[in-house]
Amino acid sequence: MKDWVERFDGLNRLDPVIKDRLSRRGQIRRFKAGSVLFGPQKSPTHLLLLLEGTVRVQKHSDSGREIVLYRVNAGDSCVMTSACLLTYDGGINAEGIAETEIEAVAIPRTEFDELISTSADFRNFVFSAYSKRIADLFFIIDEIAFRRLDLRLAGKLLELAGEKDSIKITHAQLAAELGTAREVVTRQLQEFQRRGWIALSRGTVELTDRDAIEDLAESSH
Amino acid sequence: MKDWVERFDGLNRLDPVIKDRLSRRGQIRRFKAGSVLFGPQKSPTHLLLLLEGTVRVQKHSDSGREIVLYRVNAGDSCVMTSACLLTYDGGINAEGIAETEIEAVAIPRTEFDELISTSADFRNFVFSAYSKRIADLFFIIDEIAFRRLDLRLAGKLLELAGEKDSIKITHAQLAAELGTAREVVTRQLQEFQRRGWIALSRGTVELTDRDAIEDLAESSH
DNA sequence: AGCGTTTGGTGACTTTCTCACTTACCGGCA
DNA sequence: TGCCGGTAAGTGAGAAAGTCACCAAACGCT
Repeated sequence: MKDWVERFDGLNRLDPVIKDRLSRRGQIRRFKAGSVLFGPQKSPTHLLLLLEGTVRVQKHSDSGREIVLYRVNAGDSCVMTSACLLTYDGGINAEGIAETEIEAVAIPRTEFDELISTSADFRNFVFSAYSKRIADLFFIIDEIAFRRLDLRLAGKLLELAGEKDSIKITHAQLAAELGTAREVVTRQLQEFQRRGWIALSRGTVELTDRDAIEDLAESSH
Repeated sequence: MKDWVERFDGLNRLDPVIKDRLSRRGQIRRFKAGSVLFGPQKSPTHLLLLLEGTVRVQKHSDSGREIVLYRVNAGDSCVMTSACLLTYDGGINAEGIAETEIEAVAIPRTEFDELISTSADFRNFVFSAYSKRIADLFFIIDEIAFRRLDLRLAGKLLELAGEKDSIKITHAQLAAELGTAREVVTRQLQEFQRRGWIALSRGTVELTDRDAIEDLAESSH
């Protein structure tokens, strides 16, 4: 288990001394699916690097609704808002939730500071992650503001399905993913079903005509 | 002019040695209003700290429309996407435009690296700026997804007016600020005018009943 | 088998967006 | 001074999305 560092592209080419240090000082932790890793109540004290599983970062608006901002996947750009929050004291308005059971390395703030100051590569790793995040947010803004809902829904279904053809999700959750209202999602899904692209049942969406969905998702107009 | 460092809250309490160094290595630059400071074509090579003026960061969507993401004000959290872009090579999809004539300090990348590694305070300064930006983006997403347009328009008018009662802006620009279509803004402005809250003329909006606008902007429903 | 909780479905209505034009205004310049 | 091109604003009609206020079906417990 000492070699978790290897799993991160950005960390792998660090100086061996640094890598060793990371291995020693990072504590491996596990969380159950559904755990709240950080949130308005729970300001993070460590930098978390994801080894296994995915974390969903979402925000609930003042109007009581929720919207999914992005996901952090294992190995993938794994610096979470954690890092962001290490320094920002303006209060957190988003929360990170374990979507699956997860395994992560927690790096204490002091150690994080040390690393940032000693290793240019590590700095690069962290800044890239931040930038990636900002780019994600730019993208979401664009989508919400300008893209038609049916296209976005089609894309989201494909994204959530991954390899499989069946998605376990409720309409309400899908609405949060897209930043819209549940009824709107319900009606749109019905339309897809009517066209024979999907099959609906309580809590699941079955993709029955992937090609058609892909066509729609990729069309601009 | 050596004392520009003093103008930044976050920099002011740096170690004198560092401050001195910043003063010496940062080059003061001026740009005319309308200059493009960075963008898809023009990847920034320096960290820019704003001394005077404001910079608008916007993105044009694939659908050809534009949306204003945030502004950077002098003195205020001044680390721009620049910093973000120093390390991210995934291409830039946003651009920074001088809204007014601006004066800024340009810090070369190498120097930036040096500072980040030697000064914890500087690091903090940079990370806070990043985090502030991310918080801004969260806020925008929330607004676009969930808040009614009339409320947002009212708020935006107040924001853009500042102390004054007159705003020089076109409907199309307002639409970009709000991430919506020009026609929608036109109609909403007309409604405000009908209620006697504003007076419209080509290229300007005059606030005639600030209180009413404030009431609307603050109401949630 | 009964019951409370989720989840999904629906109609009616409002708000926002889109499209395709038209009209008004402003700054040259012939 | 009046014409002209370009930018800004206004409009009607119709589609898409969001809201409200319910109802109904499915599920997971005792």
